[in-house]
Amino acid sequence: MRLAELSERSGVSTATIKYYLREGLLAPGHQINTTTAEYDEEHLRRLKLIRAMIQVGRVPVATVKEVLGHVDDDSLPRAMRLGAAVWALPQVPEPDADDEFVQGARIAMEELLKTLGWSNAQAMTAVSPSFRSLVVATAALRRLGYDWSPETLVPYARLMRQVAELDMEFMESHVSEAEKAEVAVLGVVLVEPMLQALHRLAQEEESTRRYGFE
Amino acid sequence: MRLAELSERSGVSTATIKYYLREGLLAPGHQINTTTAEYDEEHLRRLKLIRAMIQVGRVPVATVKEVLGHVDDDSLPRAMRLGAAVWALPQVPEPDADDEFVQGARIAMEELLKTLGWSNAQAMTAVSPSFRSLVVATAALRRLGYDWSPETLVPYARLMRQVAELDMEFMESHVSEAEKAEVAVLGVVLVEPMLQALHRLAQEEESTRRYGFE
DNA sequence: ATGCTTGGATAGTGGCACTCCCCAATGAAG
DNA sequence: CTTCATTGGGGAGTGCCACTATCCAAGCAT
Repeated sequence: MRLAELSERSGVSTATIKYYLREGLLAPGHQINTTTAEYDEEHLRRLKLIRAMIQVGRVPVATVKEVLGHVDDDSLPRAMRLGAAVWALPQVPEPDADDEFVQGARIAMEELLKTLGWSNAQAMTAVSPSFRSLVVATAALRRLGYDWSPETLVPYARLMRQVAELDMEFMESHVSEAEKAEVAVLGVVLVEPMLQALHRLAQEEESTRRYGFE
Repeated sequence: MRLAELSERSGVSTATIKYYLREGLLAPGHQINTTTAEYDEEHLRRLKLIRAMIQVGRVPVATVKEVLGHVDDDSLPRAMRLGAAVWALPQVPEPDADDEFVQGARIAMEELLKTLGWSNAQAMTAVSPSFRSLVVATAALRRLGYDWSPETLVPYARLMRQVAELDMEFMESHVSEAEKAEVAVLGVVLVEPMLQALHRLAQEEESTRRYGFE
C-alpha cells in the first residue's frame, strides 16, 4: 500500500504521516524507487497505535518515539520493556527538593510503600517517575492544607493494586494476539484515560446518589 | 500583602501572577490607589490552587478559569457545582460519529452502565464528556483489534466506584476546612494524578512479582 | 529629590503538532 | 509519446499556549 492508502485507512492525513516519518515515529516504507514506497499492515497498525497514544493518551510526539523505542527493544525482557516504556511517559516536572512540603510528602509516601509491602516500588523510590508524581501531588495537597497521610492513601493504593491485577490478566489473555510489549503500553496509555473517565462517572453517580440535586 | 509578597509566598513570579490576573484566574487585589493593591490569604490560597491545577493536574489556563467559575457559582447546589466543574475539565476531542468503532464502542458502553446500574450516568450518556472519553478510548482499543467488551470493564468500573466512595468520604471529613466545592475539584484534579501514579507503581510491582526480571 | 515598586499594557519567546508549499522523479492514461 | 496527477522529501509557515520581558506613568519611602 502506498502513502495515500495508508492515510485513508488510518484516517491520518498524508502530511501528518510524513511528519511522523520525519520524526522517526513510524518506520519508513519499503522503498521501491525514488518516488514510491510500499507500506504494509504492520505500518498501519503502528500508525493507529501512535494516533491512539497521541489523541487518547495525550502523549507528546517526542515521548511516543521514546516509548516505542523501548517497546521494540528486543534486548530487554518483557517486564523491563514495560518498565522502561512507562518511565518514558510524561510525568510531572521535577519538584524543588528544598521545599518542606515536598520533603514531608516524600517521607510519607515512602512510609506508604512500606505499609503496603510493595518491595519493588520501595527499592525504586529514588528514581521512579511515578513515585515522583505521587510525591508532587501529595505535596500540592499538603500545601493547600489537606493532611493527606499514608493512612488516607492505603485504601486507594490497594484498589489500584487490584486494577493492576486486572491489567495483568488482560495482558495474559492477549499475549497471542500481539506478543510484543505493545499490549503493556496500551495497558498504561489507553487504560488510564478509561480509568479516569470511569472515575469521573463514578464520582457523578455516587455524588448524585448521596446528595441528589439539592 | 502586596504583589511581591504574594509572589514570594506562593513561589510564582510576579510576571506570571500578573498574567493570571489578566486572564481572570485570580481576583484583583483590593485597590488602595493607582499603584498599590492589597492581597489577602484567600488570594494566596487561590493562587496555590491554580498552580496545583496547572502543574500537577495539567489543566489548561483557560479551563482553570472555567472550572473556578463553576466552583464559585453560589447559585448551584454542591453536587451540581462539582458536576459543572468536572465537565469543564479537558477531555478527548469529539469523535467522528460515523466511525463504526465509535458507534460500536458507544453501544457497548451504554450496556456497561446498564449492567452497573449507574442510573444517573446512564441518563447523561448523550452529553457527559466523561462518557465520551470512555467511548473514544474504547473505540481506539477496538480499532487496534482488542475486544474490549463491557464484561472486561465491569470489574474496572466497580473498583473505580469504590475509589469514588473514598473520595466522597474524604470530602465529608473536610467540609469544615474549606466548605466550598473546592475540595471536590481537588478530588478530581489532584487525586487523579495520584491515582495514575499509584496505578503505575502497582503495575510495576505486580509485573515484577509475577515475572521477575526474566 | 531620588530611586524603587506598583498596576497596567503590549509585544515577544519557545515549544509543540501539525500544515502548506515546492520540488524533481515517476507511473498511469489517452 | 505526451500529458498529468501522484510520490517521497524537505523547508518554511501556522496557530495555540503559557508564560516572560519591557515599557510606562504614578506614587511611596528615604
